[in-house]
Amino acid sequence: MDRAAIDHVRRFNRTVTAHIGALDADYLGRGRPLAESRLLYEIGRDGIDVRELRMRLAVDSGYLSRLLRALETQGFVAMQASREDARVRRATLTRQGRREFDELDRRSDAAASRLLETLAPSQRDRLVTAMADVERLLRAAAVTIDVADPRDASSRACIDAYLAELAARFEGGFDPARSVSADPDELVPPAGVFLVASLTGVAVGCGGLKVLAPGVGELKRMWVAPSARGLGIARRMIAALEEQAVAMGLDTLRLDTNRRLVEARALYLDAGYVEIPAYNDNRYADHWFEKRLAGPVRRRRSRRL
Amino acid sequence: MDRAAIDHVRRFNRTVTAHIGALDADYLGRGRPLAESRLLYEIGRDGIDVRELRMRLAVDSGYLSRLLRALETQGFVAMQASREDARVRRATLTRQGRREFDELDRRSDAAASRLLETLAPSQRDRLVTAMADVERLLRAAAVTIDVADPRDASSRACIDAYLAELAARFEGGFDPARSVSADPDELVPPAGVFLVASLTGVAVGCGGLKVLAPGVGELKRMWVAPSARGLGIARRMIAALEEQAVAMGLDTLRLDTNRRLVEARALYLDAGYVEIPAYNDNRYADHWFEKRLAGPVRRRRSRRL
DNA sequence: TCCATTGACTGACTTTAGTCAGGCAATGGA
DNA sequence: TCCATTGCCTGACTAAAGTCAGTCAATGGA
Repeated sequence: MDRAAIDHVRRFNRTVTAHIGALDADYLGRGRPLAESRLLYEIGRDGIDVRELRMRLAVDSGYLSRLLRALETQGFVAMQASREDARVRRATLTRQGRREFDELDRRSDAAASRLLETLAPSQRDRLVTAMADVERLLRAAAVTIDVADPRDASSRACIDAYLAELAARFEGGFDPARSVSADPDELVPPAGVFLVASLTGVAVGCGGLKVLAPGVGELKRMWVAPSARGLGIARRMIAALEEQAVAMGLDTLRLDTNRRLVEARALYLDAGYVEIPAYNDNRYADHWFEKRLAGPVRRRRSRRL
Repeated sequence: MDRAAIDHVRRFNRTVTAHIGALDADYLGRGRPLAESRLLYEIGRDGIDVRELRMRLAVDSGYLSRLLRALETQGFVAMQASREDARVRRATLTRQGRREFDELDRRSDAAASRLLETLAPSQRDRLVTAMADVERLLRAAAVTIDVADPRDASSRACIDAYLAELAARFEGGFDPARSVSADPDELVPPAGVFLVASLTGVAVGCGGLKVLAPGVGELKRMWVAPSARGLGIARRMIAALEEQAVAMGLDTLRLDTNRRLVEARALYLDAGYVEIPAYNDNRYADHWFEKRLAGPVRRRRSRRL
């Protein structure tokens, strides 16, 4: 890795740590431990389930419980059992809590505003642009791709979103039953595999691989959530599926796609897939692609999983 | 302030806090509290005075003392009295400490590298560029401009650097004695004022204001350290000096400059100064400028101090 | 020579953050 | 109806971080 690039990242970290520290101090300005303020903020105007909080903040269950108790005795938070599942507890802000939330919000705004006001307008614009870039790319780097069971709730949610999108984009809609099948059971080893891309615990994309014949696999259910597009997730998903394919002993991958999915076609071409004659009679397919995978010899520096 | 800009800053803070937290956890990988690792890192290969450490980390004297003691008993740090002032203590790394330092350094490199490797090369370049921008602009925003005594050590250092630069850049050098005077005593109220720009406690620029006649002042000793140029410090220094001038009851500011200082001329023009005939016989001056300041009515939103 | 100041250290705290082992109640499938 | 699982809570900790008053030695100017 490039020495200068690494230095830049490290310098950035140092500068930003100091700067963020200053913002944290602002939170503390409310005479309350940082963790409590963050909690108040995460609960937000709509309230939140405790389990969701635990996920987001990645904090010990006992610790979280105590923090919530503290906010409750201070009168900022009210706890109640969830409607659907009485084991799940839901935290909501009381009126007083909402007032405190608004105050935090105001202070965060003020801190951000103060930072920007120090700068000349042109510098300000550049800072905002650069910050947006950094934020977007850090989010991209934080995406992980893992094998998942296609029957899981989050997998199903991805697949459903994918199917809904096809229905919306194809001329004349889309009926999965009339297309080539890719049932969840077909995307589980040894018949196939299913990968989910997650960003801070939330599924933001998926991709499936289905064995067609000995040595030959097919990519299915390639999808990225609109909120997470432009982060290079699809590209990484393809690379990850190819890695899975190699591990499963496949040497050829195929896929079909619809003419309306222009970005998808560009993506496959860019990833080294070449257009071939129809290899199936999928009524929704207009283009068919294939890629021969590198043999059992793994490339040393696999380009980003 | 622009709502969207503020939102960007806040989103940036949230994303980056999570990301930086991950890096911090890496420091912790050495089985040592974060503060100790940071300390080890700040002491660095060359050692450092304890008072300098206290400044940089903004930490309680007692706490720092204890942290140093801990590193000392672990054999990483050696303490000795400073040569010049036996009250000042100096911390240096032992051989073992240097080894530990190198290890931290390696880990920081690895963490930065890991982050970059997740991304596609084009994304990587954009991230590095954007990080460099953010870092530079945050540094710019962290610069403070305050009134200082021109006889202080850090003020003197700025003035000396300024004079040295003139000597290097003017054709035929520069001899202050043969130019218009601006002795430290002339830059102290009520005869004048002297401002120093500081970045994390280090002086990175200066500017003086000397009363020439009732209502008329002259800008002197405008200088920004090469390491801090391009941050808009000179612009802010002028604005701050003008504010001082107004507070001192001046309504006109003048200045002279040498034809070799091209950037300076552009800067003054941009700040609203207009070229006028020579108002003095400074042998080093080729251009003379003047600006009429807004009257006693202070503008409501003073553009960045 | 005196003495206020500076710089660091010590003792005696408090607060915040975090961990871990259990416990109890709700849930959902066998 | 049983029972493993899930979700949250409590008690009992530890470690890290930070604070504050007071001490002591070196320093530099009156």
